[in-house]
Parts: sequence; structure tokens; C-alpha cells
Amino acid sequence: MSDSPNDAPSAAARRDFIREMVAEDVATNRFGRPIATRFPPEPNGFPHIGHLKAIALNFGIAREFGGRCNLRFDDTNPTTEDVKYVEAFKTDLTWLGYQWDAELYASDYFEKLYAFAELLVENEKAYVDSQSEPQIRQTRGTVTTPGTDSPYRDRTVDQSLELLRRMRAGEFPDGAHVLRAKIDMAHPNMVMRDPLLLRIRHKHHYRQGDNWCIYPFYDFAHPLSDAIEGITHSLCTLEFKDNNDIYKWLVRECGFVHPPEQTEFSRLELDYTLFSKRKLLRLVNEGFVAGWDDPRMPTIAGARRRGVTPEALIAFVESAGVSRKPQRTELATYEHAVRDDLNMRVPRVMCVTNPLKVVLTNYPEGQVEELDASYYPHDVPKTGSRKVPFSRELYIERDDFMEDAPKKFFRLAPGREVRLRYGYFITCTDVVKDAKGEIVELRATYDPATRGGDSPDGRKVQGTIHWVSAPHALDAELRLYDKLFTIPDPDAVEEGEDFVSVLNPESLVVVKGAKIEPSVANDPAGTRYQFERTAYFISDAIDSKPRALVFNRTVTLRDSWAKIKNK
RNA sequence: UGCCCCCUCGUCCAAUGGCAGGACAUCGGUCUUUGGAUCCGAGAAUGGUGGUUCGAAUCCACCGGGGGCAACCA
Repeated sequence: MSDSPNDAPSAAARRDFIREMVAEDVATNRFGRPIATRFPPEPNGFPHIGHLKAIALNFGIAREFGGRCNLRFDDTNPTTEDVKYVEAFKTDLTWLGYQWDAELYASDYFEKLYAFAELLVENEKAYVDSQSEPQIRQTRGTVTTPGTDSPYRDRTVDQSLELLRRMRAGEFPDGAHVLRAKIDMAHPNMVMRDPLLLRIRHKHHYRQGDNWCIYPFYDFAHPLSDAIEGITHSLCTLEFKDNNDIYKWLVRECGFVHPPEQTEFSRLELDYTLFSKRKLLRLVNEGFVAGWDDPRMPTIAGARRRGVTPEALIAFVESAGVSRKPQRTELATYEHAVRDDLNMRVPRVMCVTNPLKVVLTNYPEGQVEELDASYYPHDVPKTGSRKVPFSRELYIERDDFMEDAPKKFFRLAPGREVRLRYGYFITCTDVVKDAKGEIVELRATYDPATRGGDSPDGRKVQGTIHWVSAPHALDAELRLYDKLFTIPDPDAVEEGEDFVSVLNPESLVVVKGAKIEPSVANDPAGTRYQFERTAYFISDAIDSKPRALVFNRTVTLRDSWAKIKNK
């Protein structure tokens, strides 16, 4: 049965339909070489969580099957690309923990691609078309009607070759000619109706400078770049499905023997999120967000600044799975991945978002105690603690007090007793209000026997609340981030509206007067915490300063009280 | 309207002709010095109709639904 050593690995590797296929190809040595994948972004925007699915797949498969994975920039369009985006990809890939086997650029293949162009012309598989752009569009036909041949389709090899060389030499203005594959203008697959291969673009390229004035299209550059690199498995998203026909055609016509094979999988979609680079660029350019690394952006840089770890991001995209079904993942799946990761790694500290002063009337004036507070709860296998000062005047969360509290409210209320986390039991005795009737202060008594939070008489309290010592607390700015859009699918807007109309006006709420325990004073910017009972936060890598602390909310804690309250 | 892809709990993914299972979410309980986490439990799905087969989520046909393709973008 399982005597064959080949059985075990292929069974173990069976995780999704692509890995299954790769396992099969490895087992049969289909390509006659180790498997090779590539991550081929166009450097025209920042990498985002949608890219990460492709990244995790390509790098993951290479690693799992003993292959290699290239980072190749698909930089064939000089009008949209920029070196700052290639830097962003490299920075973020490194931060995520991926190492590419080679850093390559499609634009470095322009010379090779040009040679293939001449080869195709010589073999009568391509021709120079001199129709105008609108003419080309019109003669392509529609999805239901066939296209018609270009009058230039029957140019001789010599005529096309001469034109092609002059195109390269820069003798023609933009749009004067294009190189097209000679396939079938009536093909049922629109992509196969004599696809365009090369266009004239007198434009400075961020990497090639002015070396070229002809630039290849995706359908020309992409398959050949894969083939040149010896890629075995060219993995891409489903919208390129129709391009698979031209992919196969091209690598065959160009003479590759064991050419790469393209396989498509569905794109990642996330509720309340947009991944379209055009739209993200608009959010940045029109100031709806602070930049590509705004913590609300679905970019890797945004997630990083928001406090999400690489491990959480990767766990999330891997949990989303790989299939060919159009998928739309719930935000809760993402948030779970983030919390699940942070729970096990970050220290807990106390921060009061909306402070309400409490005076302990029976606590000696001027006395300060240093209470020992563990950084981690009992179920997290990490150790460490800090001292938190305790005094007569404290701040507690305004939401942790209710004057007329329902039975299920376990926190502070007149006459009720709660535990201060790591501190004492306190009982609320008085509510102090201002002239308008607003609660401005609470009076309470503490039980000296309950120091540290345990009652020697075995008395139980229902609630434990967080607090800070008023004279010792540090001021902090909290940036409370929430979903960027108000509806799960920001593209599903009314006629005449666009995604901008469903931006969430409360996607960022800045809280200036938060009070945090002094232990965090000298932690470096970029330190992650859980603020007990509220949310995970990270001190902002750019704006947080020792005397002006700024924290970004990564994700809230689950809040089962909110559910009870809303019933 | 042509071609192509897809359709399994609310969501995402399994089941490779043989007991429809897992994760997230939901609900209930346990535990708790975080209304966090943990642990236990529950409800929840094969789009429809036919066919092939001892046996169909799986194969076939038709119907229905969703998506992609008509940039000198990728």
C-alpha cells in the first residue's frame, strides 16, 4: 500500500487545488526541472492584503516543494510606474519575512522581447498594424460579433520587419503603429483577436530611462518573462483566465519546450475594504486618508502602522483559502486572525480612554503604593510584570460607571463594589455632579484587606475594571481606527454614486485626553500592547514621542457586554 | 447576445463515486483578577430538475444564479 516513499509527501501536500497540482507535477517531474514560481507585481501602487494572497501562495509553494520564487516587477507601462513602489514592495516583502531568490524586472527583458517580436514576424505570426486606436477598437468586434481583419494584416514579412525596426528606432510618433499577433479576428475569445504585442510610447521609464520607445503589453511580456526565467507554475488571479490562451500560444510560438503553465485562482476580497489600486490611489491623492500607510488602508504598510503583525496577516490570507470561487471574506475572519496573534504576544497595560475621577475617601492623603501587575494573563505563556502606582485619586473609564445600572451591569454603580485590576475592591459612595447635572467625580471607599485584588473573607465581586492613578497617569492621544467604509461592498453603491460616498466618517476618531499608566513612558515607538478590557494598540511609529504619546488602535477586544447591552 | 470560469452551513475552505467535516461568525454553558482568552455544547449547507450508478456534493444533460472578457492597463 504505502510502501512507495512517494505516497507520503503527496498526501501531506494536498491542501488546495494548486498545491495538489504542483505535488503531482513534482512527483512526475513534469517540467524536468525544480519547480519555480514568481511574484510579479506592477510597481504602480503599494502592496496590499490582496497581493499577500499571491505572495503567500507563490513563496509558500516554492518553499514547500523545494523550488524557487522570483520577485519580478512587471514594469512594462512607463506611464504609471515608479521606483518608490518597487521600494515599497521590497520593504514590505522583507517585513513580511519573505526572501526572493532573484530580483528581476520585466523591463530588463525588453531586448529579448524585441528579438521574439522579430522572430514572430519572420514566422508570419505577427504583423505591424497601422490602424488608429479607434479603428483597432472598432474592428475587434464585440462579444457577440466577430472582428474584421486589419487592411495591414497581409503585409509581407519584410514590410512588417522594416516597420518594426523603425518603430524601435523611434521614427514614428505614439500610436502610429503597433505590433499584433496574427491569430484570428473572429476568435470567440476576445483576447485572441490579434492581440497587441508592442506599442510606441515616447516616455521616460523609471528604470530604462529613454532607452526604449516601444513597450510590450502584458500579454506579450508576461508569458515570455515567465518562460525566460524557467518558471514552472505561473499563478495568477481569475481575471486573467482568458489570457491563458494567448499565454499558451505565445510560449509555443516562441519555441519554449517545457513552458510554464498558468493557473488561476480567485482574488481575495474583504468586507468593508477595497483593493483596487486605482481607487486606493484616489483615496491617497484626494486626501481621504493620510497616505499609503494610513492605518485604515488595506496596504501592508497601513496594517503595519496599525499594529498588525506579519504573522497575523499571513495567517489570515492562508485561512482565506485558495479556490476558483469568487470569494468575499467577512471582516470578522480578519479580526480574529489579528487578535489571535496579538493575544499570545503583547503585554497588557492599563489606559483609560474617557476618564472619570474617583476619590477614595478612606485612602490616606499623599500615600502612594507600587502595585505589582503582571504583563500577561495566566493563559499566556510569557512572564514579566511592572509596578503601577496607586493613590487616593484615580481615573476609571466613564463607561464603567452607571448611575442607574441594570442587574447585568457588573461594573461600578452607587453602592456597588468592584475590583480595581491588580488593586483593591472599592465601593462607590457618592456621585458628584456639576450645575448641568453631569457626573464629574465619584467618591468611593476602598477595602485595605483586598490589596492585589483578593478578598481574605472570600467575598466575590462581579466586575473588575481598569484604572490609572490620577497624579501619575500620562496623557495620551488615541487614534481609534474603524472600517473605512460603511457597507460591506464599497463598490455596491447607488447609481451615480461612487465608493467615496460610502466612506465611514468615523473611520478615525481621535481621543486627546486619554490617561495611561506611566510604565509605557520610555517604550520605543512601535511597541504593541493590549490596553486591558478595550483593544490592542501600537504606539505610532512616526508621531509618538516620549512626552506626546500617540497610540493607534489595531483592533478592539471582543465585547460581549456590548451584545448584552444591545438586547 | 459569443466564449470562459464558478455555485457545499451566514462567511471561507474540505470531502478526489462510499458516514457532508473544519475554521470564523451566531447562540447556550464553563471558567475567569480583562464581560479578553480558554474549554464544552448547539443550531446551521450540497441552487433546481432529470439521468448514469448498488451508491452522486462529486459524473452527464437541461434550467437557474454569480463572475470575467470588447484599454495602445495589468
